[in-house]
Amino acid sequence: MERFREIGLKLTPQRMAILEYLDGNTTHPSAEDIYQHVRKRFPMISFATVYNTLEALRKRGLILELTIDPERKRYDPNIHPHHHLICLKCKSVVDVELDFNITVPEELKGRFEILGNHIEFYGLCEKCSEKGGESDGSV
Amino acid sequence: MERFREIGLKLTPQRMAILEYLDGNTTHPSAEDIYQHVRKRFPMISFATVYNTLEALRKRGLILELTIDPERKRYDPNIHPHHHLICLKCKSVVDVELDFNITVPEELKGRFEILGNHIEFYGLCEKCSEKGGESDGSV
DNA sequence: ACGTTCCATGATAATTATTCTCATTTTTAT
DNA sequence: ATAAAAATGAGAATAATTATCATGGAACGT
Repeated sequence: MERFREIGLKLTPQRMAILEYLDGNTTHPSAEDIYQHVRKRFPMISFATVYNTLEALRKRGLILELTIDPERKRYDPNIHPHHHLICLKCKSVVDVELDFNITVPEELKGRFEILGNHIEFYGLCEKCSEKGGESDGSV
Repeated sequence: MERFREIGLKLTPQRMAILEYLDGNTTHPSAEDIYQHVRKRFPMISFATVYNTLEALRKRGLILELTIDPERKRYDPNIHPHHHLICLKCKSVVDVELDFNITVPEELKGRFEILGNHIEFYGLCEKCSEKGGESDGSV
């Protein structure tokens, strides 16, 4: 928490509320989710503040912006390399903390400076699977 | 090409132009890219038609909608399982046709019906790497 | 505690990608 | 050729995100 001052971020109550919500959060919330949650304590908070804060955190590498959900950006406070699994039906995202030992051939490395990788698994979560859900094929 | 009638899609000139542009295309174009290209031959084509056509193709599994670019959806006529690599700077996307043999533990399979996976590699393409580009950390 | 500087906030406008509506036109099967 | 069904284009509508900017509040030095 104190880390924020050190990296040039002013610690405002709004930010603290956002940080607190994100800390240890594994639900991969969208900006809307965060807004709705923080609003309970800060009814006057604006979307701009949420987006500003998320962008500030992202730029400093303190959170990850996930592109796994085609509808909206999702945010992840877990910055250790890991993968994700998204339910095609309810769009829930869960962590996959496994090392798949992805190695690309030298040939490819020569043509592209690879900085990282991310696996997205898609399918149906337990709940949605039960209901016999037909997803429309979207990822 | 004839396949389209068979699957209940009427073959219009606009669609043919879109299909022709997509056929064998490995640039992973956005809707805008497709629109701009097809517009050369059909100046009166509308965005609605592009989106309609893409959605019709996607629903029938003839193209893939990629979520790899946070700015916009990208489309891929190559529906064989493969992976992608995105340049953080110029947002170009290239295919990675390699089998990484991703296997998830049974434990996970029990809790989630996994239908597929997709690896996104991110980094810098040759051109952007040369220019010594500092991407801002976004994926 | 105080004042100053600079950054953050919130209200709201603007932008961008995508979806929707609907009257008209085109395709396709007969 | 004709009718039924579906596609088109124009533009409105929606939704997520970004930008603008006047005001307010944190940080830091005194």
